[in-house]
Amino acid sequence: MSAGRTPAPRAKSPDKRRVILDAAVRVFARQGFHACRVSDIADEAGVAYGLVYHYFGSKDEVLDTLFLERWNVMLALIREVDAEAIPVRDKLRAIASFIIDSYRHDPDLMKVIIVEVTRAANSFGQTHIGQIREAYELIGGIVTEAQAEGVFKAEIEPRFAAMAFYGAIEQLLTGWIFGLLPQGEEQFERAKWLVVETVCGGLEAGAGEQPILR
Amino acid sequence: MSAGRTPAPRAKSPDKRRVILDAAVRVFARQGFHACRVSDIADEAGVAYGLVYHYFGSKDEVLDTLFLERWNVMLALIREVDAEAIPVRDKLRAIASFIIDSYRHDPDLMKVIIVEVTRAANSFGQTHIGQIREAYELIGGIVTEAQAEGVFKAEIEPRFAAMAFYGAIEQLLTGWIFGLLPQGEEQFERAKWLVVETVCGGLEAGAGEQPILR
Amino acid sequence: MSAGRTPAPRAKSPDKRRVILDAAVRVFARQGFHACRVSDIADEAGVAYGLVYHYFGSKDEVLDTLFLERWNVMLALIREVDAEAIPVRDKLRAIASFIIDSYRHDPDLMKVIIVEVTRAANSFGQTHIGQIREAYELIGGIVTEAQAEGVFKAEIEPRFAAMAFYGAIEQLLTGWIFGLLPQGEEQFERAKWLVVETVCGGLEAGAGEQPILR
Amino acid sequence: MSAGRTPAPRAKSPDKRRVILDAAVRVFARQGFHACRVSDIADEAGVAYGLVYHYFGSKDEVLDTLFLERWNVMLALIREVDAEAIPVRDKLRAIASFIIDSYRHDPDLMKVIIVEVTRAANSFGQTHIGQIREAYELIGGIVTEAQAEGVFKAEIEPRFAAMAFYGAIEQLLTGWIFGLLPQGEEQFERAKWLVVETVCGGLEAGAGEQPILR
DNA sequence: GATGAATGAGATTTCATTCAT
DNA sequence: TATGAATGAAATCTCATTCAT
Repeated sequence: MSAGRTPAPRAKSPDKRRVILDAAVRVFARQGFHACRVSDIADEAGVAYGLVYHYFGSKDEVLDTLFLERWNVMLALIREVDAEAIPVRDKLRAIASFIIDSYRHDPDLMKVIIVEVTRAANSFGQTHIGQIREAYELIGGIVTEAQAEGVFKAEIEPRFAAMAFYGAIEQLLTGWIFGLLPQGEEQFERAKWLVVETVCGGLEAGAGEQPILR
Repeated sequence: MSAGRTPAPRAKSPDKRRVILDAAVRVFARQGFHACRVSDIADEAGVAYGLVYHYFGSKDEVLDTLFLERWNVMLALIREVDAEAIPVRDKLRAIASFIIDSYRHDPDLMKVIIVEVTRAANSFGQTHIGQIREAYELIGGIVTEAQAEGVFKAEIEPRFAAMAFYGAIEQLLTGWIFGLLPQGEEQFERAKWLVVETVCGGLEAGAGEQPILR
Repeated sequence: MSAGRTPAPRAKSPDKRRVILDAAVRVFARQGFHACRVSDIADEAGVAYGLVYHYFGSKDEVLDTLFLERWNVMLALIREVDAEAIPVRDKLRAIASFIIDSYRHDPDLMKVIIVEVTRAANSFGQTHIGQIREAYELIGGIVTEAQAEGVFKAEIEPRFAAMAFYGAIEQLLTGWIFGLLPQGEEQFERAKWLVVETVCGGLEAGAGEQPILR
Repeated sequence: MSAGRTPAPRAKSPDKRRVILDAAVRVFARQGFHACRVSDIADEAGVAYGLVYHYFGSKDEVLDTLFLERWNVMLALIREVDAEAIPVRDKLRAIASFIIDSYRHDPDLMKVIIVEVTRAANSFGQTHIGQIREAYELIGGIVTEAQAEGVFKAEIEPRFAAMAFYGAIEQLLTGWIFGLLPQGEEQFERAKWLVVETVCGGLEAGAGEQPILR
């Protein structure tokens, strides 16, 4: 999961802008966006107060940048997956994997995105509603397609199905973030399978099962 | 869905405390907890500034009260449902119904609970982690039981299943809150069925279906 | 040292006004005038909030009352002593005794008077400047007289001498109030002698001493 | 009486920190610590509101700084004097002189120290009890020594004597602060002699006198 | 007399943002 | 680029005082 870093405009110093961004992730994750001060970010980054404002127009812009950087990578991934000629299950599995891997690689960043943006209906969630909607719609499109092919039941509206799928994943991350679910390589891998199995095959015992060996 | 209101110790004035609480719900929902001032609540309630502090120790306490009042009703409902001798599907359906009905009856309150508490990992979510965990565990217990009875697949950990189920519901509410999903009586009723059908029967076409007529 | 209580207008209930006044002394002494709230006084007195305002026009008035009640008793004592035909030393000794006994009988009240009034140059000290000045002048008068009689040196201005004398006493109380000097019956008695001996006879060894046996 | 100012690390701007401190002295003296607002200090200093908080953590800290700055200079002076091989009278005279000169040079600062700290048993007096006690003990030590040398009477406890001495001085300042005693160069000089003469030689006419010519 | 809910002015403190260097 | 002093608009919370009962 290579981050969305621009190819370093000039190979000069340790790229203070990036340093600030990375520091912001840690600070936002630790204290929350509202509870932290711009100076906390500067301190964490080891730079002067005003430098944050040299690179970013405001505190908000720092979070905006962080969110978009990552969210766009996810949108690209979903589009890519969507274009492939593979079974739905594999598509959904790829998406779940990407999100869970994102958390594995940078739990702080995903925590910030989920806690401060994705559900923040009155602040950043509203600002980025377009990007967020895009993800849901892309997933919804995959469901629609699967229904057309007869692989998915037709009576479940794609939009609702997409929300249920994405919501299940986000809730797993929430469980990890809150320390309510056990974490670890094994857990992450298992979670990928579980969420797809649950949403596609259902929790009920019966013919729906696919004896996947992982 | 009888609210957690105490039977009004004295029927004198319009119970200012309740008036403030109800006003707070509207204000928190409209502007968000952080973006609103205590005076906004007082204004909305039509009372003087200081009265908010007469009844509540702080702005935080207002939200705490709101959350606990409702969340405890939900916990009671889940426990009640859990005790009944009915099929798992019915139990999960009852829970989904309760949450969705809660949103139908008071969308502002549910918005506040989800946006400001349930996912607010650095603030109120942390404060009420115990109550929140309780809900997940109760649902997890229902899954465990269903697995013991052979109704649910054994290979999906109950805790993960519970999170997926609850996450799917909360995401539907989030969709309504953000205006991404259509709302209305019909939609709410359908959503109850959808979420249970998705999680229990799975999205995939096949034997898992229960041709429920609703 | 009977307090300046009015002869109880009606012998009815436990005289709430007095109860409030006594409670205020304890609260002012414990927390300081500024740090305590009117409700603290009411709580300490075991009466309702508003009753304080039934008897007193304001929080200030409570302290004013407390101060005047006691200070006037002291002024009366000084005048009385002044009128007697006894040696200066005995007069000063009587005054020192009265103040120290006042502290012995009600340390809280004296603490309040000294801390909140006597040195509070910008608040109550200013309000009661007249009463306070009166005390200093009466003492100054005693010194003047002693000088006229040739008992006291003539080159020390009476006003300065009066301040030194009163200041020495008040500082002893301050030492007790701050817990810097040991307290107790014996200490109090000794203090009465010490302060007079110091100011009249001086600290220096020599002929000035009066081998008083106490 | 060189103030406790650090030698100005950088001579750049008019050292806003110092400007604020000096302004605070004037404001505290004029209105009293409790009756003034932080904005009054800022206004008096001609700086923005927030700058006070840039340099000081709180309103309290401003007063703490003011007190300690000056009090420590006094403690140093007393220690210095104590170490010299001069008569007690000269030692006490030096201390009285220092305090009175402090008032002469900056009456506002001494007013603040006496009114807001030295007698404020429930607030700042308590905070700085250690520093305050130190002064009394040093003076007490001087008395003890004088007694050992036979210069001072042995039957007056040093601690009490120290309090009487310091209290007499502080009361003179209080007299000036309240406008009860005449001020002026001549008065200040005379006061230095008076207080020492009173406490050492006593008010009584007789052998105790030292015909000092000043 | 007695109660305590209700009022609202005002104080401290915070902190995003600007800007001179 | 980089710094951090300086700004000042808010926001929370306190609490003396009022007043209907």
